[in-house]
Amino acid sequence: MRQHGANNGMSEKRSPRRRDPERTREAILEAAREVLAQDGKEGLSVAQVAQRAGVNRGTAYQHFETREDLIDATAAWVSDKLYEAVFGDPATSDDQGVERIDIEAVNRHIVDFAMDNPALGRIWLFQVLSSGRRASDAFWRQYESNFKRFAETELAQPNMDVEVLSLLFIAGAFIWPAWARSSARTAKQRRELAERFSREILRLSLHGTLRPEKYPDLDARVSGRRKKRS
Amino acid sequence: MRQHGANNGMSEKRSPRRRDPERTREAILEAAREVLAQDGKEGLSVAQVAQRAGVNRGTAYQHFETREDLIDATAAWVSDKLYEAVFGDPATSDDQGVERIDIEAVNRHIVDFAMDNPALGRIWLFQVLSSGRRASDAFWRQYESNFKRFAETELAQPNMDVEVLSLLFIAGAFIWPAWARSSARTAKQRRELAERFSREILRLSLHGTLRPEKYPDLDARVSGRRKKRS
DNA sequence: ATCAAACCATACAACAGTGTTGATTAGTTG
DNA sequence: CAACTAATCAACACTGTTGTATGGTTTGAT
Repeated sequence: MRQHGANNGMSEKRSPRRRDPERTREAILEAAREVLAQDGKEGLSVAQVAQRAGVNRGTAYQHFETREDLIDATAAWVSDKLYEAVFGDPATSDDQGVERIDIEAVNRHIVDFAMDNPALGRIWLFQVLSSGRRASDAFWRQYESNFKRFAETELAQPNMDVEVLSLLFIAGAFIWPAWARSSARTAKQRRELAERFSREILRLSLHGTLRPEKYPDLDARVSGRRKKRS
Repeated sequence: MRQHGANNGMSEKRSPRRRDPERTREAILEAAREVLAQDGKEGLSVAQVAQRAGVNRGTAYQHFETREDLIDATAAWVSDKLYEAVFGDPATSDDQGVERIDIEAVNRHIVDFAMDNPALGRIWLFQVLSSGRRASDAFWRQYESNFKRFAETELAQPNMDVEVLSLLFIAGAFIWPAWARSSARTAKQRRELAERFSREILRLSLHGTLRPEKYPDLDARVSGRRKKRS
């Protein structure tokens, strides 16, 4: 009854193609992403999402039992995209030698992704951290696992606490956009700020912030007795 | 002008001592903190806060015009406490030489604070980042300013981007508890995890994560041409 | 004793949000 | 094409929230 007519292909418009569950579900998810990106997790209401998806509220509840489920599903989608953006297609990932991993590229991909999806990225981050989904999130696993194996090579500094470092870099990358967003208007500026962050992470990774020779005591404490942790 | 009556400092009891606006306001704020710490920013309702403070809802609205005001006031309180915990009493802070600043102590204080107030700390962090309060927050200013001055001394590595580093360390410190909270039950464990984070930050600051001699190309890129930013 | 301010009780308007249900309707299958 | 199943919808019931208003009560101060 409503707007069945001329629906040319290239529109990512509201295509109320009646009866296509897959598509409907995807439309709802897409709308959820838009809402989340705009209003954040707490600004999301099922009503708003449904309306944006051109779908009845009840329909949304049929695809996602609860509001929280919808948010979880979105976070999972983000995790997928993030994995893909950083590590490529899961099928293609041959888990090749750690030595071959381009550390700098990995970090740059993360930062770019975070910069392009600031709100969604943060939502994913906290969704993963709250309610220990950390261990089951594909991206997080892969990142940490790579890092861990890397830490055992000759390329890495000794005595690193990889779990701390993973959290530090990931959290930093996904919160940096919140810092930067005030000054970044154009896409160009955003890329510049992303570049700036990437660069500093790289510099920090190579040289730290302190000249070790000026801090012999601290250096001894850190390089000395190692308190082992699982 | 304020604090006229016999108001001995050290009582933090729920004293329904009628007629003491100052104290009522403080009771409301304290309740707000409790609620925020438990249910997060979006879980806070004025009704709940008022009830917890043993105060009528209307009274709460008399002290804080709007719900958002109440949250802002709490974030400001957190900022104060954080400043105090890290830099000491603002009155006592003589802005002494940067060389005298104990970098490690500063970071440890922040991490401890974050670990003791995980939710409140995060709320402060985002309250500061969203809506560019970053430049007006006393703590953030002081931290960044110290860091900036430090970066110009001989103790620091060259070419650091202090703004990036400030965000990275602060964000990391305040999000680390979210990571750690799953495994930390006792206060002892929490302190241990805080220590673990502090230590790794220190190690990272001293040595980075990569052996620079293995990455001559990257090293060149980072130490080479410096792209200046305001 | 008087007075103003702080507090309480209560109500209300307006709205938003969640989940649920029972009826339609569109594809699909026999 | 009839029958069936599942997707979709409209509408309902309920709960909670914010902000405002009002009248009454207590308290501390002048």
